[in-house]
Amino acid sequence: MASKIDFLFDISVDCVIFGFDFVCQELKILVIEQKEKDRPIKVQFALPGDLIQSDESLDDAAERVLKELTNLEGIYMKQFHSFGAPDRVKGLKDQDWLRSFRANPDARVITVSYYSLVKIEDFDLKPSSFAGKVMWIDIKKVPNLAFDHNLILNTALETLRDGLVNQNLGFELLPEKFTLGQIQQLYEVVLNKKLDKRNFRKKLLANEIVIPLNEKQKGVLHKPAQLFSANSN
Amino acid sequence: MASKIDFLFDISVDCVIFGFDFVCQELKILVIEQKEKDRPIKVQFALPGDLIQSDESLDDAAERVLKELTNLEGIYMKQFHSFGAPDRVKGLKDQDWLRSFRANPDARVITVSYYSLVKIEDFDLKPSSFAGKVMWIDIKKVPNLAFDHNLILNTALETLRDGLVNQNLGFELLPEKFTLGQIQQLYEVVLNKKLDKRNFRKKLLANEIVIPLNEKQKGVLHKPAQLFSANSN
DNA sequence: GCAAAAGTGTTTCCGATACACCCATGA
DNA sequence: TCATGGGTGTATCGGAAACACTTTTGC
Repeated sequence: MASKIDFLFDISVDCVIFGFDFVCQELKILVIEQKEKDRPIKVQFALPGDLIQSDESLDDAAERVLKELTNLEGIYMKQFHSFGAPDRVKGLKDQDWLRSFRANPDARVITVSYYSLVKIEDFDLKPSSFAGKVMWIDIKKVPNLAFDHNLILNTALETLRDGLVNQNLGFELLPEKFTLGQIQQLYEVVLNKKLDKRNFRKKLLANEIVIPLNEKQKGVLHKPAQLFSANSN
Repeated sequence: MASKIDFLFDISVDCVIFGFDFVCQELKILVIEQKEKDRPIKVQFALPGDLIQSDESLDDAAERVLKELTNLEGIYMKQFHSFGAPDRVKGLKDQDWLRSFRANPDARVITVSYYSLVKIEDFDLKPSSFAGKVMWIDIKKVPNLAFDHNLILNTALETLRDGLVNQNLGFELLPEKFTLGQIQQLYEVVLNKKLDKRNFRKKLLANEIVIPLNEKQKGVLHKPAQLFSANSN
């Protein structure tokens, strides 16, 4: 039986974790350093991802990867596309790394990709089991990534924008409490354009996308804002 | 090296081919009969799909499956979701079939799913290499399918509807020549609601979704309609 | 001449946009 | 008192929806 198989596939999940930094007002993504065991000089960045394990679903695998890197659970992640070009892990730049980390470095790897949007302050990054460092990088300064990860990232960004404008969004993607000003900043950075404050607020309230809490912002040096949370109905 | 692997994955593509039957005005899907080699009595239906081969991309695999079943090429198919629940091929009803067709019947199978929308008349169905018969069944009369194929189908249908209303559609999905009435029928059946003729035409023309041809319908027992084709720009 | 679908305009409604000033707070 | 972002209303525009009759053909 097994002799009928003359090639192997690995299956992975890759996660595009968009993080919004409310302080710098920047959209960032979470990347890991791919450091080779014995030659820690050559460093390259990659999206967090891992092979899926024998008994976990795709969604579970994505959640596990996120938790291993950030210790955060319960973040909603959405599957958006699978990538499987035959040569997607065959680049010279990627082979060394594969050889030191994978049982089958020559196997084709099909990856199922997920994205999420989170508030950077919520995160406590920690080195993962399978990578050197974990870090946020500004979406505008993304270097060449491993494998086809730049393609995956761009596809994720389109999907995220589409979600925001068509409000299919996954408001699960948002932090639990926020001011409308913060959300507007988020929209403006992700969509890369300025929005009108009054219209923005009207729309979110009219569509009951957010619900007001009995709580106000504190410790800010201006009029404290009403806090809202996402309406999950 | 290989000893690190204690489980196997197979990767497949599954195709949800929606076919619109302009005569009966019905939306159908293409299914294959899963007939076991030695016990041709127990018959079950499944979406067309196949394991992907060592050197083909996911898109190529989907195209190959479609061609093997229908001999049609160049139909646009869109990837929409991947399914990988650990038990998705473990049902009793599915194991017999797997045992007679797969090198690794116990392997988990991750499937990358595609959908497309075609005109039924364009098709010349033929028995495939990996199935008994190929046939169209009415979307309203879909039986229990193999594996998790009912789930895949439902997800595809939602995606198709979403595509039509947001006109992200893949008008690549449509036949080469059509009347506006036919397209409207198609929309009505897929969306399962009645649309206003004048508004429908206005919208398609205003958005330059279709372009008129110098040609009219023939042999119909009413006023012949202008023919259009999709605007691919 | 009749059955059957094609083709055509206008009005109404609603959501999207544009736009400028006062308010509450901490320093 | 001032700097900072929070908070608010109205008029206009444009696309979506509602709506009914005439036209062309084959029989």
